[in-house]
Amino acid sequence: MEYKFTDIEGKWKKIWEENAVYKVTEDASKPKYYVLDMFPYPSGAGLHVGHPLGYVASDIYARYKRLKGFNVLHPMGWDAFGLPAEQYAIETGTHPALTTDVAIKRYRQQMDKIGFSFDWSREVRTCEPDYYKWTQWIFLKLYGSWYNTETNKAEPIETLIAKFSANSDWNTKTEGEKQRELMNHRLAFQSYSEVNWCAALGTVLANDEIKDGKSERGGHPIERRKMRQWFLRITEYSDRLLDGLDKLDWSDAMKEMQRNWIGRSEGALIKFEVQSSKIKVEQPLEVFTTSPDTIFGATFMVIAAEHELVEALTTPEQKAEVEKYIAYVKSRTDVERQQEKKVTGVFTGSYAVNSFNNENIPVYIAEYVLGGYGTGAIMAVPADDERDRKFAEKFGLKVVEVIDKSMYPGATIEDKLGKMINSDFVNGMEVKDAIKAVIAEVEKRGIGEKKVNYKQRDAGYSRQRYWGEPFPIQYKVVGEIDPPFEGGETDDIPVPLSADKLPLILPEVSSYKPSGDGRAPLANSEEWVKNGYETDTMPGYAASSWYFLRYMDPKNKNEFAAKDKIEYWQNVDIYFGGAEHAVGHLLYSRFWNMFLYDLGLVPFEEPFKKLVNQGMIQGRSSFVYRVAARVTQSKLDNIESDEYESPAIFVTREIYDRFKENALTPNDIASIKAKEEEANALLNGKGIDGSFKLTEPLSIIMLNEYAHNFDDERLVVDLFKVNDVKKSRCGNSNSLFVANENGDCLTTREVEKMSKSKYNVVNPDDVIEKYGADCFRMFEMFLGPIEQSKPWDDKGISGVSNFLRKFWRLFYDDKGWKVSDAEPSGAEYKVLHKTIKKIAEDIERLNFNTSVSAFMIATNELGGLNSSKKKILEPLLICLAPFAPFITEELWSALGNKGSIHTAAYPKVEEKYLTESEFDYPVSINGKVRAQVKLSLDLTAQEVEKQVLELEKIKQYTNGAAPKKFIFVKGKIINVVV
RNA sequence: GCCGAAGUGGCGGAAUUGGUAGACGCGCACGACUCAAAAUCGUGUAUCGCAAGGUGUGUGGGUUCGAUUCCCACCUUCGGUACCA
Repeated sequence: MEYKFTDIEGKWKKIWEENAVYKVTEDASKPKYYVLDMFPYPSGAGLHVGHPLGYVASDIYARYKRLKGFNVLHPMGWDAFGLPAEQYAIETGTHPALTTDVAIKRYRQQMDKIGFSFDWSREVRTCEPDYYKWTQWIFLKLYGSWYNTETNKAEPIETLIAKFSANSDWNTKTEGEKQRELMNHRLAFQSYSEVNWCAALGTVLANDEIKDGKSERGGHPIERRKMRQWFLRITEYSDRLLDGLDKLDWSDAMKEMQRNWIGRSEGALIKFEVQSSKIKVEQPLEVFTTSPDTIFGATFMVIAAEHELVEALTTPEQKAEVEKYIAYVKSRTDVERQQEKKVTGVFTGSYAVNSFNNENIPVYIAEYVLGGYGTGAIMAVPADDERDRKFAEKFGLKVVEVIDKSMYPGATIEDKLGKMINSDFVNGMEVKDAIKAVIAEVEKRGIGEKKVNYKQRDAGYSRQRYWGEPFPIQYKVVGEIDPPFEGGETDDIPVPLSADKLPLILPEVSSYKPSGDGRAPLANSEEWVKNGYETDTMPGYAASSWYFLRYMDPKNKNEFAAKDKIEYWQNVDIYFGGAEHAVGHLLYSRFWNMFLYDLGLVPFEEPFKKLVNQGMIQGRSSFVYRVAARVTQSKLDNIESDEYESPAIFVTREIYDRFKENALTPNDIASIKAKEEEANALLNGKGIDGSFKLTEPLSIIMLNEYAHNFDDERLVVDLFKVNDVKKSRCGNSNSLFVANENGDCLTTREVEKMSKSKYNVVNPDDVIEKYGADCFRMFEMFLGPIEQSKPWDDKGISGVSNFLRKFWRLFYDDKGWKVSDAEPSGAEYKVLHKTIKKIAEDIERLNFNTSVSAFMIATNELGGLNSSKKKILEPLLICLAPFAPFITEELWSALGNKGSIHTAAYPKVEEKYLTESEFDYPVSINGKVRAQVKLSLDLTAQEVEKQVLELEKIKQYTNGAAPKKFIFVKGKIINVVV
């Protein structure tokens, strides 16, 4: 009988659904286990083969835990708010809710085919009012709380008001003054920060939407602009977020990234007096430094372009140059500023006084100093900091060596090691003592203090977008009695909605575009504005910061989740998701959970005990590179923003590289020439004027990997798509490609992230149709270690497909059912128990790729033994069930079992079949294997040495003499050193 | 730039605690079955060498009886870098 996966999979999917096999309820009689996946953003492109990698792994794990007797919570839902749906809405006018709904249905269909054991009755959608009601509710809690550093936890703002009330000042304040003071303490608060403002698009852009300082869409200029924004005071939790990491079963890499992100550093704040020949500046310049010991080497200062003293410090002579530089910096994102290899900066014209040696040191502005970190100003020590050194070299500034590292060979500039030199009273001290001594001196002089600084900033919580949670906030004008917020032009104060008014439903708007005046699209709703509601919405991470709690009680109307249910399920035992969330989602959700813990709303401080980061499955994109195009003169003059209207010639990367190096081979030239003639013929036919030029700028277009023949209609269509999507400046339907003799377009293939925009997506549906879901699941696991990124390549899938059919043939052959009830041999039992053990160990360790090989080995061995015995195959089937739920269910029922295999018990290993009495030792001479010898495992080291030295092969090397050394590792290896 | 990770045959990868490098699979080659093909089964397959033997886990060094594994320096690729999700 043949293995017909389509029939089998269709049949069992239906039965599982009808019997709600995967529905789970709280059951005190069983230990609980919570297996969670990072929920997906349902994009319009549907699932590609990369998405299910983690889901298959978690599904195997969840199924395994069920077989092991756990009550497993394994839910799935949708992170449904997001920019792509909004972008699509702007382009097409379709409501994001519709787009999202369609996308979710598509994802769900695709997921169902794969045979996941999710309890879909617990599905959540973050864009539904039932869900975001509670996101808003938690926001109100954050707004209504402050962080008490004495109790070291969040408390209701009322306890702070009570503290303030004890102070008579407080009661004399106006309501506006009180609110403004409270705003400085609330965990959700408003402040000002810089954003990427694009005037042409009338909107704020994510760094992601900016390429080379211009908007990705349209290439418009960007400037940094200050805006009033909501923030979450995550920095109050920095120490707890840092300390909590120690208790988590996460990879060291992941913990390290969070530690570095929080970036706790101990150092000092030091004030420098400023002198200026033209202006008298009263305010000192305050810096944060982690190396106060190097103060005698501070030969200049650098401030950020957004520093408040920039204007005051700039002398009239330097004014023009400073303004020019600031305009340049404003056009760049923080990432670009730090990435910049070129050293840039400008002198303000002013000097500060290094009060430790009374030297006047120049004050510069440079982009490598960021406004948001520390005080936005540094004392530059070119002797002890790489960037400062480069800056000093470029601007010809003095370098004074202050640390002698000669007694620490190998110590780098970053290591805080060495003895102080050229440093007055700290000369001769070790660095760590000098740090203490300088801080003590700074404090004595009253010009600074010891300070712990964090790189982490408070989390921006406002987005000028439509498709997100509305803030449950109304602005009330306080007018004359309320002085405006610092630096702000508004005179209104935010007033929270009461909890019983939630959810505050996202309104319909006339346009999804921003209002144009800098306000978000919600300002397009008259009703909304009339009510004074906040027009910003919450960011993407809001909903995902707590969704794992909602799964415990997804339908609850009165609470985000009932206490007893949270009490039962507790925190997530194992969390599967991408490493790209290391410092975003995984930090925010830990923070939210700690906050809820402080308020007594959840009984655990950390949400995710164990974390598994699955790698990304990459796609193979095909590229071609432009080497020539016919352009008109006007186009040539403005080559940057050009869209070529006439043929361009595309070649492979190799040819392009040779072209750039002026090293084209005769072959290359011939193929380009041929295309050139083709291009000219095309042009003449259309009467287009222009000259054919070899073009310099590197241009790349991507081709659909399946589009080979460029004469084919399909490729032309795809090229149009490429141009539309990428706003490509290099190709059109007349583009010409260097091809091989078959007419296949020659491309360069590169491995990169799988994405619709790169035309390298492989759809799991196609794979499942061809090979079945069980095969798809096992192949995804067989590709490699779960944590590793790897390119998709379906070449190897036939191996897994062969395995499943071979496995099937242990049960059925041409004549039909062949499983017998006979007693298996010891060899057969050995195969079984070896496999049971290996699979259980591999799953616990998440080595799913090697478990697939173990199944292959077992099947090959049983096939070799011609073994088809129920006592072997039945337990083996249970081991395979988590990996291949369909085929195992079918064979389980064929064996005569009534219930589902997925509710069976994992078989027990019987060690008696596995114990060995002998081992075939490799014997090496000086580390090289020269002989094999089978020895009993009971022998003592002396007996082994005696026997090994007797071996003819070994005697050849020892010449009968005693070896220098004899190494015997029981059960592993023997090494003879001669 | 900064933070994190990875690099092993033609390809995906294995080697779990420093102990036989290349399990398992793909591909390829040869063979069996077949009128033939598909499917299936079998044998071989890191590399140089006729062989003995040598070389080999990104590069260069080091520690060790023994290093893919530990240490130092470097190269390349990927992820993150605060408004993509």
